[in-house]
Order: sequence, then structure tokens, then C-alpha cells
Amino acid sequence: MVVDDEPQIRRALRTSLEAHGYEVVTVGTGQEGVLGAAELSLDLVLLDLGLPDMDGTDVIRRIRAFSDVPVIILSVRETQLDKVKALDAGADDFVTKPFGMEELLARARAAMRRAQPDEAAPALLTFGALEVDLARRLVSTGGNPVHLTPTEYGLLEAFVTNQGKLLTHQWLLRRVWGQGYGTETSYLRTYVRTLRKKLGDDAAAPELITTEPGVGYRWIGETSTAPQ
Amino acid sequence: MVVDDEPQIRRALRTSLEAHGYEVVTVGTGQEGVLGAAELSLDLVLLDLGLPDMDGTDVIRRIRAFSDVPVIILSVRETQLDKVKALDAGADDFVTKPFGMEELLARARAAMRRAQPDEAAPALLTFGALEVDLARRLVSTGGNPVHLTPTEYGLLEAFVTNQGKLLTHQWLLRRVWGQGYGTETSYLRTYVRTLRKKLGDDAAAPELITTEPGVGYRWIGETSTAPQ
DNA sequence: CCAGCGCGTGAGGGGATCGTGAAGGATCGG
DNA sequence: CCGATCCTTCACGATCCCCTCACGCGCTGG
Repeated sequence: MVVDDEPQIRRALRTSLEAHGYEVVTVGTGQEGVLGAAELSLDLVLLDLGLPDMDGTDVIRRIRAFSDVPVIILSVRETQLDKVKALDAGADDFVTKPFGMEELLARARAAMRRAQPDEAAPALLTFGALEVDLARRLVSTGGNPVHLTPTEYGLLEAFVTNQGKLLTHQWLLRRVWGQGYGTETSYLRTYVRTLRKKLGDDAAAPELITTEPGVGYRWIGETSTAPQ
Repeated sequence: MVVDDEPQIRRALRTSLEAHGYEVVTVGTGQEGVLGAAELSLDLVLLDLGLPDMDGTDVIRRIRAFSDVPVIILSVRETQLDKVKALDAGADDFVTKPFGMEELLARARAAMRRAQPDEAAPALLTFGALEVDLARRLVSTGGNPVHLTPTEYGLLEAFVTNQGKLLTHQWLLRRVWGQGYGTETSYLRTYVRTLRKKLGDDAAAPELITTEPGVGYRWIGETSTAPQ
């Protein structure tokens, strides 16, 4: 899948890739890219960092929330900081425009060779009446949509992508709020509270999020057999 | 492992890598590099393509004959053909000198992160009906989850990761409570008691934790199903 | 036989942590 | 400029956990 907003680049990549025997899908926005990664069975994503609708590293992070598909970044930017941020967000490789087609193909082969047999983590998780669509960032209980703020959703994503694991206060704060945090347990209290309230869970008899006093929290929801 | 024939580059890489907490081995020839990859337990190889004794792509191929360790190429050459050959020989990434240290570190993190799934060992220990999942920090007997306080879990972890060994009072107190402790045997009495109670063990006829009078305690539980 | 010591058992207090409710700011769009 | 939304902060009971103390028992050596 090629994600780029410039039609002529999409066309050029499609031509070259198809000439080498690959099947190609092209999209023009980050949103479509995330959905494509969720719904299609991809072997590789070529992602332009300079998309108009959303930041490139955010696209990577959203894809990485549910998929391990290899992602190679295409970018005109050259600064080290961009590369570091993209790679740390979960990208596999970084190619600077203008690039040689042979090099891109070689890096693509290397990335796909490394990719293990498709682990096909479903982008739609179901816990009883609760549904979490990691690709669209949509949450619903019993069919009714649940509105979550960005922080609330970030916390929920951290939980459902680490089912069963004990997540310490520090780990959660760093993951949701950023590297500089780690001691603000009051944030967790408030946001876990609103999450439990919005998802219909009870702190006294939890079915989704349990409290591990003095340590952190744990997602105990069992994934129901998801309908296709 | 850094493989480069120029001593000043070896030194510079060693300094930067060690400053970021990595343990570094440096060698100066391709021959030593192949031997190092075979004999050492490496997390990453940084390989200069311009070695005097053998061609860089041959080094990669020989390493790939027996190892999947991530290999990042460092090279002054810029031609596409070199990159393509190195990547197709099995390299994971390619960085052109002069390179930024931050970018190299980010690519190194990305390469090692991808290699992670191999070592995802399910740290699940089983002792009869007792199950201890060290990764998820989850304990259960007969399928029923057992809730442990942080101190109780710390003590259990100290026991099951040192099966069969005689653990003295002082050793246990230092490990679970911290460096400043060593004489508070009453702590141990209380917590060993609650552990035995929660795990269904009997002090008079122990099957998990035995008391070594005057010295300490010992975990005698036998791992049921071999985890390998 | 008995005194002393270490260990197991049970219960309880003090303090840290958590859930709850609410309110003050920051940001954004209209 | 104003309203809405969201993030942050605070206070106050309730809960949980760590530590302490007292007591009884078994072992051991005198």
C-alpha cells in the first residue's frame, strides 16, 4: 500500500512496483492509510510523512496499535529528528526523496523478509458488549457509541493492547502522557474513573479494569469470539 | 558488536553506544566479525562495508548462514548498487557515513525492536495447580486467580526464580525490602505465612516453601510441565 | 525435665493509596 | 468575546496494605 498525497508519485510508485510483480493499492490520506492497514492484508506500507490530513508519526502509531506490518517512510525531510521520531514511532525504515527505485525495492525486500508470518491482530476487539475499533478509534457498548476524549482513548488503547498484563502507574503515565510523567497518579485515578463510568464498569466489582493497589491497573476483559 | 577497520571510528562508536547503556564489543576485520557473531550472544551488529580482509556482503552472507542477529551497515559508499547488494545479502538497514549518532541509535532501536518476537519467551512457571506468570505478573491456583500484594508478589518472585536454593533471611529481606534490611525476620514470618495461605500450602507439610530453621526458607516446588 | 529460642498464628493500628465528586484553567471554534 | 470541551488539581471518606505485638507450640540443649 502506497500512502502519498501527490498523484504523480502514487502513479510512479505503482508503475515501478507493479513492474516488479507486486500488487499495489494507493491512497492519498493518512486516514485512508490507517483504515487500509486495518482492513486489507498488506505485506508492506510505503508512507509519505508529509500528508495533509495528519502527522506522519501519528499514522505510524495508529497502525502500530493493531498491526505489525512493515512500514517504510518516504520523506523529503532530511533532519535527524524526523527520522528518529518516525523510527521510534514504529517505522521499519526511512528513505529520503528523491530516492533510487532500486534502493527502495531492496529496502522493501529486506523489510518484508524480516516480517514474520502474519500475526493478523484484529483491529476490532470485543469484550462482551464492549467493542473497540483500533483503526477508527471508535468505541461502543451494546451498539451505542461511546465518546472518549483523546486522553481517555489513549488510556483505553494502552489497556486493550496489553490484556492481562499488570500495567504500573509509571508505565501508563509514560505511555499516555509522555516521557516526562511518572508520578501523577491522580491523573490515573480520574481517567480510570471516567473510563469505568463510560464503559459501564464498577470499581468495586470490576469486569474490565482491576486495581492493583500500590502498583497499577490491569485489563481483565476477555476477548469474546469476534464475529467477522 | 562494531566491525570496522578504523580505530577512531571504533572508539567513537564505543563511546556513544556505552553512553546510552549498551555493552559494546569491537573488532577490526570481517573474519573476527563472523567469529564474533558465532560465538557471542549479540543483540546487534554494526558492520562497515569497506573492510580490508573481505567483502562486506560476504560478511553478511556468512553471518546469515547461522544467525538472524540484526545487522546495520555503515558505509562511505553511496551507490545504489552497494546498498541493494548489502540489503539483499541479508542486512537489515543501511546508514551512510558520515551519519548522525541520533539517527544511528534510532535505527538500532528499530532493528532490535523487530528482533524482539524471537525472545518473547512465555515466562509461565507451573508447580502442580499453581501457575506463576512472571510477564503478566499473574498468579493462579487451579485456574482461580490469586491476588497478591506487592510485597507478597516480590517474595514469591524471589522464591520461584531461585528454585531449590536455600535463601537466607538476610538475602530475602535485602531482595524484597531493600538494602537497608536484614534482621527483620518477623516480616518474613508474616509474609511467608500469607503466601502459604494464599497458595494453599501448609507449614507443617510443605509442598512449596520449606522452613530451614535458623537460616531461612527454600522453594521446593517442582516445575510440572517443562516450559521448553 | 525444663528453660530458651525460633517459628507459626491471629489480630489490630497507623498510614499510604484509591475512589469519588467537584471545581479551576487551558484551548479551540464560533 | 463567549461557550464548550477537555485537562488538571484538590479535598475527603473508604479501602487496602505494611508493620507490630502477643501468644502458643515444637525443637534443642543442658
